[in-house]
Amino acid sequence: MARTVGSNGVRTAQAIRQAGVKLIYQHGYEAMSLRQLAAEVGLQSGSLYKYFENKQSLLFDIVRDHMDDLMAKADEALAGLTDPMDRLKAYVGFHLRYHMTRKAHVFIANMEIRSLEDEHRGEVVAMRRRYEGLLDTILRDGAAQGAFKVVDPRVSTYAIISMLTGICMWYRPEGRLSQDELVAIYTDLVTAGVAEPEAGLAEGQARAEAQRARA
Amino acid sequence: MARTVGSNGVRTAQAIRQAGVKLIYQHGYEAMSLRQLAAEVGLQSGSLYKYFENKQSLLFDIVRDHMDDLMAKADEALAGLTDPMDRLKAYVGFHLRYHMTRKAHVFIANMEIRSLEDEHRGEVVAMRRRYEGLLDTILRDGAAQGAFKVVDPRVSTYAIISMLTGICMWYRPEGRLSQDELVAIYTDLVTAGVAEPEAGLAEGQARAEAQRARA
DNA sequence: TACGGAAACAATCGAACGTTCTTTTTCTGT
DNA sequence: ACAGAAAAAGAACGTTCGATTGTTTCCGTA
Repeated sequence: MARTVGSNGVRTAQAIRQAGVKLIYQHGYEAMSLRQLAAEVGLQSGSLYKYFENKQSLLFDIVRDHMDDLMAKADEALAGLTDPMDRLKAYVGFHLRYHMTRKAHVFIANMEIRSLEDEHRGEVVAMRRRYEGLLDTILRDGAAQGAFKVVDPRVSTYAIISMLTGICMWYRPEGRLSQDELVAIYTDLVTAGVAEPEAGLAEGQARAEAQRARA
Repeated sequence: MARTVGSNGVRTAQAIRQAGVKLIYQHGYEAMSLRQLAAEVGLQSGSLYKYFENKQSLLFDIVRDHMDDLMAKADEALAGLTDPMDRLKAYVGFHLRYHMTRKAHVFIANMEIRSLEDEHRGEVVAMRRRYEGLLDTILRDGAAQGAFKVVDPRVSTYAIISMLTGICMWYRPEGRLSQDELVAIYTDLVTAGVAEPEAGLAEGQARAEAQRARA
């Protein structure tokens, strides 16, 4: 056998990418063999090299594309919002929903950074820093306007992102709580955590809204 | 050559364990080869088998011992405290300090679970569930007493633990902020996030205390 | 319908893997 | 001083790995 009937380069490329995400998520990058990947797609391992330069570049492509997508969608979610509290809530909601629906990609992008070669890792770290910068700026703006009480925006950014991203460690679509309910709970936690108690009704408002969303 | 001068079984065993933690943390369990580990300790790879049954059991031993230690020290940190808010603060402080000083162990225990064989993984997951149960109980007790406003203790537990554990992704001993400062910031975030606003001075108190600790 | 490029196979490479086994050297207790 | 135990070397095992290459088959198009 050689070229198989009905074979199509574009479709195969997509299948490889998809299977790659699945297998790296399940077993880890190092533990996934190219023979395993090839079998998942229905190829011989050597044939994979029509579609990527080497194993490393497959990983990097997956991570880079994911980061690009994350950044673009985040910008979209925040577009048009100026009030820091509005932007914070939008960020929390976006981040949670994105991470709930793309567990595998997120897991890979966060956990397999160490498997990237230095140059590639540098690029990815820079991208992530840019993404974290979004929340950092929101917190700084909010603090400057007196809406937030943030002792250290950098630390708060790390803390909040860790908290939100952690959802992909246990969230299951068929689970007890809906996406909306979870977003409400987390939004409540985050806004209560950073809101300036004396700043108008900010906090009470957040709790009330969270309550309403759960109803 | 065979047995080397000054060789000592106990010392070598400790060195292997220590190097194992370091290398698994740096490269991941799958990516760490036994030849690499042996070289780090100054042995030939075959000689390692005097000290463990196989590669898998090395990983399991590391993770199990870590979990035992974590659980024991957590119990210790909470001993004698009955008020939910006191227990919550103690939990946060303990968890952060523990994770700041044992990054590698924590990282391995959290990330290499998937590399464990089914039976071993089951044991570790059960241990982790028990540890999470500590915080879950604290939140439920606090809510029952009206001190906390917790919509869903299970979710809040996951959220808080994710947030706290995330510190080991970026904390460096030589960093800008001291351990005490970081504990104060995180404690502030957590207590503000779960405290019942109308419950006495709980929240204001927490903020004030955090402020004081930073001074 | 013939041809050139695309797609995949099949065989193979050297290196590295985890593991086992035998041998050699050092240490320790009497 | 000596025997046995402990500690490690070192060679070898069968596998599997990522990667390369030459060949074969299919497809789109002119």
